[in-house]
Amino acid sequence: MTDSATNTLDAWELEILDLFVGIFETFGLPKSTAMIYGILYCAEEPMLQEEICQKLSISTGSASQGLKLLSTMGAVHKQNVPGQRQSSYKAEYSMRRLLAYVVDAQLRPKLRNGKERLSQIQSEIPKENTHAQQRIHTLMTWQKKADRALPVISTLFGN
Amino acid sequence: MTDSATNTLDAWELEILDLFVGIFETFGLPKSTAMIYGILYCAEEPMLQEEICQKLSISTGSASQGLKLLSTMGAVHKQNVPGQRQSSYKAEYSMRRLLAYVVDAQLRPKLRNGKERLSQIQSEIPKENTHAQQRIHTLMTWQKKADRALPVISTLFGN
DNA sequence: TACAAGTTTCATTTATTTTTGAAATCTTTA
DNA sequence: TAAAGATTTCAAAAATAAATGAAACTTGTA
Repeated sequence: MTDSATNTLDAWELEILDLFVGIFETFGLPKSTAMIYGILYCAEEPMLQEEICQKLSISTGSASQGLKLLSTMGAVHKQNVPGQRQSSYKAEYSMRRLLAYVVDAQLRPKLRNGKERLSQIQSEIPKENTHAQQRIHTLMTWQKKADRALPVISTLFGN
Repeated sequence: MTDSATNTLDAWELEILDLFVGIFETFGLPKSTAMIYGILYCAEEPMLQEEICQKLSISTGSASQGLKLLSTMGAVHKQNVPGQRQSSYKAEYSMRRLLAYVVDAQLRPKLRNGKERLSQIQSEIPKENTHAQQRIHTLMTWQKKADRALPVISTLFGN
């Protein structure tokens, strides 16, 4: 039934890969990376990089880079089993933890950066230019709204 | 000071364009589209498509497609002034309304679609395959969490 | 209705992103 | 420490996405 010996995938696994490819696409992440997460999500046991390459028919480079990205995202975990040369990888299944990355590592830095740029721009506009001042001011209120909303968002998906 | 006669942009306008290009990039939207929104955001008066092409040095095709997308997003509004051949465009300044689009037109359909696909997949897996059933089940709980969270998100950015 | 202004469409070009795979690097063990 | 195994890096190739601009289409005007 399951076919862990050969390199073929079950129908339900293919469907789930598709699903993740779609989701990851929304965030602008490459297909190969989505598929790596997907196959690990489906797997019963942690997998080796080599197995991932085989099952998905992707290159060593793709696997290496994809796994690195997924690791820094906290979406997969690298385990070093003593007495085994290769590292093993398993998926993070907690939605809350996955979202924590998106919020903390992606959204927050962008917000902070935006805030700095806005102050910078504002300080460069003469007070007489009320139109420009008004526009910047509106953007700053957007900024503040986002600032207040972010922490609540993680909460919404909590366990 | 402002330079609406020629095609040059003020420093603060360039900065704001950059800012929007960055934000739009996060959502996988093209640079030209971001710039169109940016220039309309900065403008004191509604603009004609032709003026947008000139100010941004983009082609008619880009302007047309970008404006169409922004219109369906509700991010810009097309106004037809009687006695004027060309349509005018102005930016939507309300953050809440902008987010409403992202949530309603993008996120919700994807969620609904995901839900359908999951049920479909589940129905195709034999009950004996407990591993697969378990994985699908977890995804369905993700689904439900997202479902509950979505409506709250729009709220957070309300006026 | 014919003409002209304005806009959209879409095949082609250009730019960007992703993937590959072989060489370089790092790691383990004999 | 040498040799083999595992992983990473990165230049080049392939795939994808965005922008262009001329032709087709639409709409208003004489």
